[in-house]
Amino acid sequence: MHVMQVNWDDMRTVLALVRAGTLAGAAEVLGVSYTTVSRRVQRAEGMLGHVLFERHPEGYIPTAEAHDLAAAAKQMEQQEHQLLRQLAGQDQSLTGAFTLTAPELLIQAHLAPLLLEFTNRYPEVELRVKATNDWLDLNRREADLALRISSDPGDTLVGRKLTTQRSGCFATPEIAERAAADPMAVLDWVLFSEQSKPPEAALSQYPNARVRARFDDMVALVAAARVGMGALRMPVFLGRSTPGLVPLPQVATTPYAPIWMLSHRDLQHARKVAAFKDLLVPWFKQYADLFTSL
Amino acid sequence: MHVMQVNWDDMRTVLALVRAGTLAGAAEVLGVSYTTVSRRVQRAEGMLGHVLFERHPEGYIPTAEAHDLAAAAKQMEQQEHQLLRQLAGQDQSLTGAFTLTAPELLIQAHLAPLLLEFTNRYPEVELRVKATNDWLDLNRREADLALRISSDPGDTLVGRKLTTQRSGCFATPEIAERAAADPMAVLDWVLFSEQSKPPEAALSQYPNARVRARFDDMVALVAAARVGMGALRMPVFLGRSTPGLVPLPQVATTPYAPIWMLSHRDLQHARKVAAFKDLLVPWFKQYADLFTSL
DNA sequence: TGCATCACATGCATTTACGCACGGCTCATG
DNA sequence: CATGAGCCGTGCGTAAATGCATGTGATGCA
Repeated sequence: MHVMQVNWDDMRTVLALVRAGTLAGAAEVLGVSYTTVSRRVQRAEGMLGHVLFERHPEGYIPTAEAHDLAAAAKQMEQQEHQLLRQLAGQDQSLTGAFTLTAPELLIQAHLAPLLLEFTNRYPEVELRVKATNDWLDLNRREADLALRISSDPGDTLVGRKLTTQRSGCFATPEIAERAAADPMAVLDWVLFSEQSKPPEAALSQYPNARVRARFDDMVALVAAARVGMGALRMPVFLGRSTPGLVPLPQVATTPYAPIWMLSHRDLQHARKVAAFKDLLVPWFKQYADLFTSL
Repeated sequence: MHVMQVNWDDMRTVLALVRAGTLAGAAEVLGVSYTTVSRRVQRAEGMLGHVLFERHPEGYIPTAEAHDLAAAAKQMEQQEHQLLRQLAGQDQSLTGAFTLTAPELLIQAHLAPLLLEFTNRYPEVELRVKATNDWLDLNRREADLALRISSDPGDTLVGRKLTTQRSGCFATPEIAERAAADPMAVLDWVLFSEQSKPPEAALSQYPNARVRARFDDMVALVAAARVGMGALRMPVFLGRSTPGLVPLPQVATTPYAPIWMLSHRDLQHARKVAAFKDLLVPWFKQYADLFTSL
């Protein structure tokens, strides 16, 4: 009746569907059409002789069997990721893909020349940059090396602190001058979404703060500050390198999360990773003051 | 976010090829043509950017990368097998496939009526019998339940000893009578390939033994004995149930490997497995003397 | 030295899997 | 009650994967 043999890629498909909940979602992840996901699931069910999902208008609901299958597939996925890391980690060539992830504003402010230098020095390496604040999964090898602004880089990855950081408060010269002239006047602010109010270091000097807007994106926040919507707090490296913004007078810097350079243990000795590290470390040592003082 | 991905079935194919050494061998295992194996390997090499095999006239020689890949695929395979056992182990239905493996002569001699009883009692179960002396891999679910004649059933499987056994010496009535009439006359023997000489219990009574032939197959051996090629040693259950053979007079029985009923731990509580066990155990209890005395 | 065998590559026909377009269904919204 | 957005099933044409047949080189044997 049932030849108990499962197609491994069907297992991977079932895992994606259990995770996503809908055919379209799983298809997106897998890079195929949802029609294909549907048919692979049907085939898997036929092979196993078990119903794996309840079809509902809201989506596919996994049965207990599907959860078992997904658990196995998850382990298989781990094996795949480990293998890919292992192969990349043993790669001592200076050719082929190398993927870096870093916050986009860090790249914009300072990293771009370093990237240029890297590509000049190693023209055979195909550099891929993922500029995002999202923490990509280095276990899945979504990147080979990550630069992260964080006080807690976790303990699953290996790396080092490239520099500590401090933050300052910045605004357009007009706003800065007005505030300096009359510290008790109303001072407009734009905040990053997490912050509830302007920093104490600024409030003590300019107590009449008015929050004009909150942004969930740093690029947009900076743009708002540059058109004079208000003052803002940001790491000093950003403030110093943003044209049209100056430090608020009489406001001291405050601590900020440091910058970490991280890679997976399996990849730390891969030649391309090491080569990029060898470029990063001296640069941050030389220009540390860009990140720590106004 | 897209990462470098490998087709999982290509990984399975590489594993098969590492194991088999040749395209044709791997294809045989996978149930595809060797052309397909060749192309899947090429695709995997393209995906990974590594050469996985050295093509030689004698076959495919795996590189270090291929061994890494095979190791990962082996783990994945383990997950698959565990899943299949798990799903089967949870199956509390009395429908669908149930696979039994047992020595063919045990089935021929006694088990056949039990199989009939089982299919009568559970007509929805599709019984599959693998009659072989080979030890099928119950981890891979090549069978759900195994009957094995062995003094060392191993410790990876769970089960119980159904009965102890003793062996006796048998021959055609003509040979048996001639031997009884003149114990010092030459007595012909046919041996199972492992045995170097007839059993001591027989030699002490009939010292003039002549080995006529050795066989690597029990069925063939019995056939030879039945046409009078010589006496032979075999478990008493076989001797008693083989028409045309009688015990050699004045030869005592000797110990023989017991019969074990074994299943994988994951399957021991599956309903179909339990149902078959419930048939086996009382039967062997009732007819134990068939296996222990002449 | 033929001749058979084994292992693999290549070209071609066929089967299989896939993506796309269409339609049905449900649910939230105006 | 109409409408649009999700989400899924089905049919159809196309693209990819597969199997089969054929050819090549290496090896073993009479």
